[in-house]
Parts: sequence; structure tokens; C-alpha cells
Amino acid sequence: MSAKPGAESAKAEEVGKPRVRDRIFETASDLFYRHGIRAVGVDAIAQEAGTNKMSFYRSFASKDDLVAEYLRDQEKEYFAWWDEAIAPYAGNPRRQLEALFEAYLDLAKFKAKADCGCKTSRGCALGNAAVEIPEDNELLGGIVHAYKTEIRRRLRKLARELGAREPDTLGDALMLLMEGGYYTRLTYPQNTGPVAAIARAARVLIDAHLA
Amino acid sequence: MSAKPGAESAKAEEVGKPRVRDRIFETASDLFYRHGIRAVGVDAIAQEAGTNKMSFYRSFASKDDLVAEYLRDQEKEYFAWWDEAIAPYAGNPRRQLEALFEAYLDLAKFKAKADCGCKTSRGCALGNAAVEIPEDNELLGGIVHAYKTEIRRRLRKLARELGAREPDTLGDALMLLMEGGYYTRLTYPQNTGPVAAIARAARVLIDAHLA
DNA sequence: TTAAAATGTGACTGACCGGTAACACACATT
DNA sequence: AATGTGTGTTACCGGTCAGTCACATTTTAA
Repeated sequence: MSAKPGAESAKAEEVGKPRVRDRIFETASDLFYRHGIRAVGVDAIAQEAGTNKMSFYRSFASKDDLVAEYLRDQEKEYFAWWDEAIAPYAGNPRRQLEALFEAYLDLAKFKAKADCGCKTSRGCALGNAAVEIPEDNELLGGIVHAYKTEIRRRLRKLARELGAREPDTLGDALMLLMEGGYYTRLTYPQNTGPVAAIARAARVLIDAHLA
Repeated sequence: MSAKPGAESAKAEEVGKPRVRDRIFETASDLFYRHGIRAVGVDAIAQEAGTNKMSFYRSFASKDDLVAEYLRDQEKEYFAWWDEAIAPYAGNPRRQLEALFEAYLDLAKFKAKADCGCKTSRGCALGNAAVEIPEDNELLGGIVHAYKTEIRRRLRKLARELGAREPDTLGDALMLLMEGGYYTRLTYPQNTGPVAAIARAARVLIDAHLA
């Protein structure tokens, strides 16, 4: 099944062969995002990472432990993208919001690895996790909740800085657009779905709350 | 008595003990919606329905078979709600759209059984299924895709009847709101999330496309 | 009444789940 | 040479998954 990629011991370790833990994490993140959390077992992760289950449990206390780290990492990446998108327009909330929704259409590219091979983007890692996480899992559920709430806070804040009438309402409306974009991306390849209309819709909402 | 074997079952249904198949289907629908499809096994369904796995497989060829029926039934229910919401305003697409988004806030009540006990609504059954369905499952994936496309078609049609500029864009924007509402309902109890802003946002979008 | 249809029961398969134990091996430092 | 660390290997645990079997029982229709 898996032939060794010919990497020799000492040098390869430093250059192109990250520590087992990192390989496992990268592999798991990829598999979780593409196939969902429940659908990916620890054995599959270990094998795909070129190691075995025992090494998995030397690095992670449990699967949930890894999932929690995965979710936190996805959140970090997402807000990194966010900050990057609005950075060029600091002090101009209107431009920041527009930039955000225009960049949104390229988000799939930002996330997806080149060799993903998915026909459709898989939308929001955290949001999808909310579907799979059982109700009584407070650890994972809390991570998702905090993430969504931070998005909500940021959008409402931008709406306030914008000087919008009813900034909270505008922020929430914009959030609905974003979340809807993720959700529909699960079904429609890339930007062929309703998400194509997101930037214009955002602009319309913003204008209406400024008039 | 009549020789038709289907007629008698109606009696038992009324009395309070529906046929096993129906009990299984109702129970499964409830469990699938609340906990997700992957999280619910056939054994759990059978037990919760007061029967056993063998009776399950006498009624359904496979779990996927049941899931397909569940999804189709959810779609039917959803569009029944939709038609009911817009019926009073036939010929007035503007009022129909508004009614749709106002009724949306009560949708959770429409779906949820009284004894559900969920802290949060579970949003859209079909949309959530899209997260759990593996990419190569064309049967289930196709059902979800057809459902989303029908929503899109209906919203675009209403936007066209409305006489909106760029009706497809407006329809898609409204769809983003709807889908976003479902998605965020997974995380926020009932209407405490951004979904509370959905009716106003829809109105703003509609107005802007009419001006 | 009687036979057929519907349903219940428990055991079973083979695969997979998350997680663990015991041991072997390579290598880097000292 | 000795030691410790990181890793690989194999087998195993108890549990659950979807799905099937033979057979007993109840319900229903003729």
C-alpha cells in the first residue's frame, strides 16, 4: 500500500519530514475537513500520515483532543484570513466590509490544498462540526459557539464603526449571508451556487443601513 | 370487509399503534433530525420504536434506503410549509416573500415535536445531511442537491414575478439568508442568533431590487 | 377455524470503532 | 558502551456498526 518516500534518516527529518505529531495533525485536518469528523477514524488518520495508531495516542490523549485542536486551528486560520482581508483598509469600515465579502469568494482557494480533489468546497469547518458534535459535548460545542459568536461580534462592530442605523441588525444580516454561503457551498461546486451573489447582497444591505 | 389489504392498517393507525414500518420511520426521522444520521444506528432506531432490527430490515432494504425516504419526506414537509406560508398572498409576490421570511422564525416550532427537548433547533435536515453524506453517495447527495436547487428556483421565480432588477441575484441573496438562518440555528437556541434579523434583511434586499 | 401474514427473539457475521499493552528498533547524546 | 527518546509493530480489549439467519409467536383475514 504505502511505499516509503525514499527519505533518508537524518537530513530528511529536518528538511521534509516533520515530526510525527505534526504529520498526524496535518493529515487529520485535511481528512476531517473533506470527509467530516465522524467519518474519519484514528486508524485511517495514522495510516494516511504514514504512521500507526500507537504513535497517534502518544501525541494526542484522545480523538476528541485532536478534534478540539483541529477546530481551534481552523478558527485561527479563519480569523487570520479575515484580518488579512481587512488590513489594507484600516479606518475605513465600509471598505473593510466590502473587501471581506469580495475576498469571501476566494476563501475556498485559501483553505483548500491544491491536491484536495473535492468537487465542492466543504464550507466552514467549524460550522460543519456543529452538525456532527453531539449535544452533550461541551468542549467541542463550546469551541464552535465561541467561534460563531466572535464572527457575530466582529460584524456588528464593523457595522457600528460604519455608523449604520441598527448596527446589530446589519451585522447579523451580514452574518446570515456569510453562513449561508458556507452552507450552500457544501452542495454547489465552488462559486456556482447562490454564494456568487454574496458581495452584491452585502453592499445592498450596507447601503440600506446608511441611507 | 373489503379485500384491500391496505385499508385495514388505517384502523390500527387511528387506534394508536401504527404499523411497525411507520413507527420505525417516525422514530428514525426524529432521531436523525436531532442527532444526525451517522450518529444514529439501526439498532437504536428499532429499539426506540419498540421493535427490533429484524423488523427494521423487513421494512427497509438498508439504512441508506431509510435515509433516502427520510430526506424525501423532510423535503415534502418543507415545501408544504412553504406553500402554506405563501398561499394567502397568491398573486402578490412581494407579500409572499415577506410572509415566507416572517414565517421562517416560527419554522422551528413547525418542525420540532413538543417533546423534542433539544436546546437548539437543528436547522435544515437536508442541509445537515449534506455534511454527513460521503461524496460518492450519489443517491443521497442527489436528493439534497435537488432540494436546494428547488429552493433556489422558487426564490428566483418569486423575485422575477416581483419585477425585481436582477431577479436571479435577489433570489440567490434571499437564499443565502435562509440557508444562513438554518446554519446558525445549529449553534444558537431558537431565534437568539442572527436569524432574528432575517425578515428585516429580506425586506431591505427586496426594496433595493425594486428601487 | 385455520392459514397466512406480520412481528418478535437471540444468535451470528465481518468489519470497524476508540483505545491500550508489550515489545523491538533506530538513533543521538553522553 | 550506555542510556533515553521517538517511533514502528503486532496483538488485543470491549463495544458498536450494518446486515442476516432460523425459528417462535402473535395478529389478522378468509
